[in-house]
Amino acid sequence: MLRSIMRADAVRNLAAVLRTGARLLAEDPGTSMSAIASAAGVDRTTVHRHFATREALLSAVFQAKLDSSEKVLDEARLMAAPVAVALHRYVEGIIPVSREWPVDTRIKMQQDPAASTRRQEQSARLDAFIQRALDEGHLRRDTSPAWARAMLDQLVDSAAHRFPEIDAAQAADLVVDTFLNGLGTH
Amino acid sequence: MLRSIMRADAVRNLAAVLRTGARLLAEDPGTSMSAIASAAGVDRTTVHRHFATREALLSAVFQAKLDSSEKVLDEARLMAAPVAVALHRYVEGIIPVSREWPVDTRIKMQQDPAASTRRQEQSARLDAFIQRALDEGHLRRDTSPAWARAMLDQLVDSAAHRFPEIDAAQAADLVVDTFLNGLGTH
DNA sequence: CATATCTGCAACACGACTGTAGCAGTAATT
DNA sequence: AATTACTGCTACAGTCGTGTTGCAGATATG
Repeated sequence: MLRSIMRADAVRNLAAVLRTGARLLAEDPGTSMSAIASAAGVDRTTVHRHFATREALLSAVFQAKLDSSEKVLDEARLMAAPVAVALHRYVEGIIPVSREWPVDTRIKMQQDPAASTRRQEQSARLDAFIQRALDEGHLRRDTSPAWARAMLDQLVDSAAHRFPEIDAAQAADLVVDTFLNGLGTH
Repeated sequence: MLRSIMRADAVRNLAAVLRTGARLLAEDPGTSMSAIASAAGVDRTTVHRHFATREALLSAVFQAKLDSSEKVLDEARLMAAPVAVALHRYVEGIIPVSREWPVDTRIKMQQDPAASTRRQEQSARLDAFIQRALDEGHLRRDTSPAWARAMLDQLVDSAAHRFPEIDAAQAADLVVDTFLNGLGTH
């Protein structure tokens, strides 16, 4: 999609379709192109002009999410910054991304090998960070890396979608605190 | 569905369709009746004989899950047993249920008001238990009940589906420990 | 303003899924 | 063994979503 030689209104429409699509597909993965089109305020055929097939639209939505989250991963400096700092920065950055692109990247990605490998790369970066936190003694030594990773993902998801009214900074505090300390009295 | 006057093979088929349906619908909520039928080893029309419409099948799957989880809630004695005991018993009981009926009960329940209210009732029982744990000092006083509830749900989900190889008892240990203590070093 | 680009609208073909019906054959129940 | 209940198979109609085309009108761009 060569945005540089596109007319301005076309770029607007394309962005609207992408965002609306992400929102509706998150609510119901079976949402039709017609539904997305009308919700985005354009005709169904216009959507088809930008995205030849339904799969192409899904790919574009995933790509958009992957772009955003990759930027967050870069800026968090997971392997360079102190663990506590990197963790908080990542969470604070990824929550708005998760809210803007609420689609679940786990669904139906086997169709899109390019996006699939890209997702795995990003996942590996997070896994490496968890391992680092474990090695440096920030996590209990009996913690399974996979379990810690799952917890982090789930906490981010909860904060992003079940508590949409909390701003990212506060939500990050909550997530990190719960991740490290749990909810029980000590 | 009057199981008492049904023939034995019919009961078997019905159960197979229900379980297979739950499994496939969890992977992809858009799974067709044909796909469920063939995966269950019966003809498509046979499925229609048991469940007139697609919605009816979904309802039945949800009902089955609600039946199982209600039993767990009862046996956990959430308001009578000591908090720590009730929590562990609930988690240990609900994980197999979540594995057997992996469908997400949040999806498309507005169509089924009966199941919807039943789900809300069960949800309220868990909320009350969280509140009790808070009142009795088992949770940090600054904990939001809604956040604690979300955490519990997510932990159970993770243990049930992302770690299917761990047996329910061990998984319950892990969930409760993470819920109360988090993963950080203290 | 003149041009190229984009859009909405209407129409069409195609395939997939749903839901129904009849009937012959099979399996369970007494 | 006789009866009833159940199933597979085939066929059909209806609906919905997808993807494509043509054209006239609107909008951005220079």
